Amino acid sequence: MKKVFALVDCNNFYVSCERVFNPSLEREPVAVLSNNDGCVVARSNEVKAIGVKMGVPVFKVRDLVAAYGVQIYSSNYTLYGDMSRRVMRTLSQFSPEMEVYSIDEAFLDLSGFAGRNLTEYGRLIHDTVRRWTGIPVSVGIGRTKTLAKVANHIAKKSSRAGGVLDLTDSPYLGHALESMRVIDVWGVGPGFAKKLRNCGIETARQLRDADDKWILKTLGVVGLRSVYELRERVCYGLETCPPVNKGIASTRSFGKPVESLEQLSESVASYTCRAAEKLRRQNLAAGVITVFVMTNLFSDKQRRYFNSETVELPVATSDTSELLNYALAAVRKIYRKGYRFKKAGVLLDSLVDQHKVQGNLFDSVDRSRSRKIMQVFDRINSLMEPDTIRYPAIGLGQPWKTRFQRRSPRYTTRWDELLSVRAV
DNA sequence: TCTGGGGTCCTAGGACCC
DNA sequence: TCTGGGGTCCTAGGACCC
Repeated sequence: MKKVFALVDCNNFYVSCERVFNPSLEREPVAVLSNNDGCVVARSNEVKAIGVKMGVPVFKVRDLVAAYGVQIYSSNYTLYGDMSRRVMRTLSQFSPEMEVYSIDEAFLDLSGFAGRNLTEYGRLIHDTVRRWTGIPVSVGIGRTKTLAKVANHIAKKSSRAGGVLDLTDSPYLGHALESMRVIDVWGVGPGFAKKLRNCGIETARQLRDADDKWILKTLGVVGLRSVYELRERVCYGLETCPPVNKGIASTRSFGKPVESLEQLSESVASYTCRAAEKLRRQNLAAGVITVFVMTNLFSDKQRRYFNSETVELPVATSDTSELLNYALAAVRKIYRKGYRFKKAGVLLDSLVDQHKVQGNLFDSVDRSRSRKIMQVFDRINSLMEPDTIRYPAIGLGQPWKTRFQRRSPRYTTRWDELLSVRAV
């Protein structure tokens, strides 16, 4: 049976989340910033129209922001994560097989619906998500994931499509590919696009029709797969259960530069706690921990420094206090006086199933006891607020904490931040 | 002054082994 | 004088994604 994939993608997702709870932002220019209020990571159509590019540092567009009265918000991941769950729950009703691809996108397997009018079905999905969650989405339908992406891209831009486009067995497919720049094809980034442009390949259609051997030589097997997918040959199936993580990272920029070992250690301790929580949520244990610290690498004026330390653990663990010991020893080792640190992070690798940890003859830790302690620890923090119980190593004042100066309320997950409505 | 965070996969080259 | 070849594993770096 020939496959049919749909890609459902939330429009300007973070901005749309803000608008659901603050309708006065509708039709206003709105942008949402990355961590530490650094870069623009979500833009309303009005902001796109005035030329603010994705990922630009906000200080570089300050004039545009002022001139057009752009409303700026910090990231509110608690809110976006919760809204994402609502959207995904809604989508799951429309297909037996779904892959949650990112916080704002999901692929649906619609192969079983091939006899129906897929555009109408896409319209139903589109309208239902809007009605049930308030979030506007676009629906693209194609014979491969890459073509569903193509359809989605056009659905989002074309006013005629109205947010839904079906490109399965469509006489319009060739034209659609011709209208699409090669850089907008899923799997083609700036590096590939440059190589292609140098050889005169500008559109998705030219890429589809390129010579296999040449593609393999120039872009490798990854590039060739994308080309096959443009030709309706499925290379990427639906991944319905999320694969187990191979690594876990927790890294952050500081709200203001850190110079002392004490504060640097506090931040690393705090990132270690977060990484360890992620580890336990997936029932994993880490065999390797890496700590890195760095100054501002953009600045030419300040002295720059980057260093990292990797430690192989004698026995893989998910115990926070054990990981803290290694992390804090590592940060002491790579800390240098006299630098203004801007960022630090903790990476956990060699992850294994917590219940299949290879023991060590000289291991002196009571692991079943430590596991029980961590279970209670996580339970309390999930029932109460995060960090209700915490390790003293993460400090109290945390002056280095990442900036979120313009964050909206966490409307859907905190009683004290509920939306209030007044009837007049 | 001010530049995010968290992932995946592939490949080339070196080390090592027989 | 004549100095192999093939396989595996690991790592760093580069590409991509959101």
